[in-house]
Amino acid sequence: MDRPHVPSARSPPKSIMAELPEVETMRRDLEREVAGRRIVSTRIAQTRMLGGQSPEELTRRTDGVIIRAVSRRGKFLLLHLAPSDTLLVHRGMTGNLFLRDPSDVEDAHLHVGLTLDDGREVRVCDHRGFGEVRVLAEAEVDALRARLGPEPLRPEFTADYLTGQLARRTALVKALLLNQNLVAGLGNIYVDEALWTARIHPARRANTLGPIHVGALHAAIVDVLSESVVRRGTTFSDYKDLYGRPGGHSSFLRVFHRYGEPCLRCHAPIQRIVAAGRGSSICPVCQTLAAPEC
DNA sequence: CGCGAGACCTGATAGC
DNA sequence: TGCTATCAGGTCTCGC
Repeated sequence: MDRPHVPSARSPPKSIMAELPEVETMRRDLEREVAGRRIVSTRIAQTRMLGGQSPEELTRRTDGVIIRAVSRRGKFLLLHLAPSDTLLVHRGMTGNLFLRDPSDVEDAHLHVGLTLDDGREVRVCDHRGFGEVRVLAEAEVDALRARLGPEPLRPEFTADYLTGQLARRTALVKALLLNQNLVAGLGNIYVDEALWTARIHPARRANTLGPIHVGALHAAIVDVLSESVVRRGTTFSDYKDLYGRPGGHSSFLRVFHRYGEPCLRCHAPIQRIVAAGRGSSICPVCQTLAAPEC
């Protein structure tokens, strides 16, 4: 089922692509802007993203409390409230957080708004509602942290770890890299970027990769994510950061969505295929199933 | 338990 | 011009 398709002339998706670099950028901005502030009121415009939590419970646990700090685990943004609750925000695919002034016009597709003690409002907006906004107790945060795989930009994510995980799995390498329980924070953009960098075809079976390739893949994941964090993430289509500004990594993408454009290494046209059920950007010359040494 | 397909959701767009 | 089918994709659920 992984046969190449005709290169797509479609426009880039209107997706937000909130992967690790974009969520980390959001975390840093939020930490600077809202840590130490008090939430004076919470308004809930839509309940779809609450994950079954009632609006009353959410409001009860957020109103009047201080935001102590903002952290991140994988693609999850965690606003640590006083004394011990945590407001979890997952942006799904199209979710956005904005920091607005009272005079700003209402945002379309608002789900939850947190008015701070300085008058500004953190707004969680998502036209599709794939994301999540929910208050967690300490034990639930611990469970989330434990469930997810290692943070790829921390020392615990080693080449040995990745080798061990991939060696005993028969799934496609792309499917495993997208699995948050194996490594937390990768999504479609950075998986494709890392696989291209390491010259690995996304439909390779994980257990067919040798140590050299896994080593290259590990290094590529770390490099690609680190570079994008420095550039404040990738803007794709209408993605904006907390201040409505685009990220800086878009023009540095090596393969993602460059369909028909020349490979930066060998100049062969970049192709679109489907692997692990996801649109995937590959160089058909550098990334092959048959000749992994290419 | 591992794997992979399908569901969820809505806006943009291609094609008729 | 207007309608419809298709696609995008993070994560969860379910069947094998």
